[in-house]
Amino acid sequence: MSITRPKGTNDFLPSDTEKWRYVESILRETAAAYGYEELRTPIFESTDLFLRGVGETTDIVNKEMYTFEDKGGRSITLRPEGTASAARAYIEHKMHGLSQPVKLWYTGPMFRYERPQKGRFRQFHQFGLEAFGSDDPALDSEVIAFAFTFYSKLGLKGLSVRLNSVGCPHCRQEHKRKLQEFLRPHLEELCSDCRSRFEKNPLRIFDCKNEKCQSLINGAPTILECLCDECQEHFTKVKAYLTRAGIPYHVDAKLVRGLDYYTKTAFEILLEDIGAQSAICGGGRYDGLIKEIGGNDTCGVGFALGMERVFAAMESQGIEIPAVPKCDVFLIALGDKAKEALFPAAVSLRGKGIKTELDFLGRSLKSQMKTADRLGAKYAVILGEDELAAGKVIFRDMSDAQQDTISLEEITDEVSRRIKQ
RNA sequence: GUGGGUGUGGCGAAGCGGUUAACGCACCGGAUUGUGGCUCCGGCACUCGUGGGUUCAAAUCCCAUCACUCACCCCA
Repeated sequence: MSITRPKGTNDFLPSDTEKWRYVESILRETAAAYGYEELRTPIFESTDLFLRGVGETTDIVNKEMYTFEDKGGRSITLRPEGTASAARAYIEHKMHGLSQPVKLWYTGPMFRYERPQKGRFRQFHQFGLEAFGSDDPALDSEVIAFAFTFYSKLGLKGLSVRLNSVGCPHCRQEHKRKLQEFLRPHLEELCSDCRSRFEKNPLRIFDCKNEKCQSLINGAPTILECLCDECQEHFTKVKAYLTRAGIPYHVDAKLVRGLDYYTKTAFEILLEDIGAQSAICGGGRYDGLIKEIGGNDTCGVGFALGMERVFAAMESQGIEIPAVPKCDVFLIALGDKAKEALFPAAVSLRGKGIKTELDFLGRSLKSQMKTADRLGAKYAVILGEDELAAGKVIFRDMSDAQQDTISLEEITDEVSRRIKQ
């Protein structure tokens, strides 16, 4: 029996990693344009960070964390998301002392113990960004605009932004109360899932797939109807900024976020054609988080996108990444003597940054030509018995089959000169 | 945790009870002897996820098991 990788994990082969680098380069470009700087945090953190940061009632904490005790008896958890770590780093490095807002981005693997399916893995990868230290609604809109800019640069189409405000803790308390009041007479008619949601998180009942529950909740007060003046004004401004920037969105009062730390703005961007896991990114404001995990009362807003889902979206929309040439010159040696003569040339050409390949299987000239062709080599250098004796090599242009003879000693200079012209 | 689907060579995919398990792609080699992209020819599977069972006979039927996959829950 051979050993295979754990469930819900992936190997990314060269054809995949090429796409990753491309997408990451666009993300870095966009981050630079928006003024966000890179943050790298550990892949594991103290379990407490997530208990307090993500919230003890969330599914992530209750059933999805990879938690273990290390040899020092500390409870450690592989990070299930990035915001808590970023917030922790903000506090730990006293970034409140920097000019605000502090705008950071990160990317890397996240871990959640779930049954894998399309667009969902146990080790998955997120890119995320966080802006700490300002409650300006323009910053909420900036975060959404960032995602929008990124997707347009990538060429993705058909995205829809769902936007909501989940209010502050006061609005939420008020809403929860009104919602429970509204539903209480029909409590017995709700499905079993929703009956348990009723106490914990009645907002979730809006999401239930059960038609009966849907009809019961139809007409129930939404969070938007319960916003306090401050939250209402904030939401209005967020929408206004988006509209002015020409970013389309639609308000969905039923949008709920699964992590406890969200306040006010909540949004996600959906793309229907990548399966059931259609949320390609999600985020919002979390004004209570930093204080919750032990910092000063500091605002924050951010979002995270799922890399694997971005790739699925690119796949379904047929988005190709720009082709990068894999080989500039293929050195064809016929026989060991020729290979010995060509090997140092390969090393020095590569030292000049020229993509140089040669054969390691003792193949025929014809086969080596085929390989050179397949690699997309622009030139081939051929060294056989006759050339070796004469101290020359054949320099062949693969595109038009023109070839001439150059000196063996000057091969590096000559080839690099011709390639660069 | 719950439910559905699938499991044949590197990949895709026929075969669904009966002699040596199609085909396509990829890969390797060759087409009068040192030259590519097209075409043609040839090569590449002690074997149908694994373990039992039924049968004269199973990749084909049954059971179990594992893996993968999709969906629910929830989320990126």
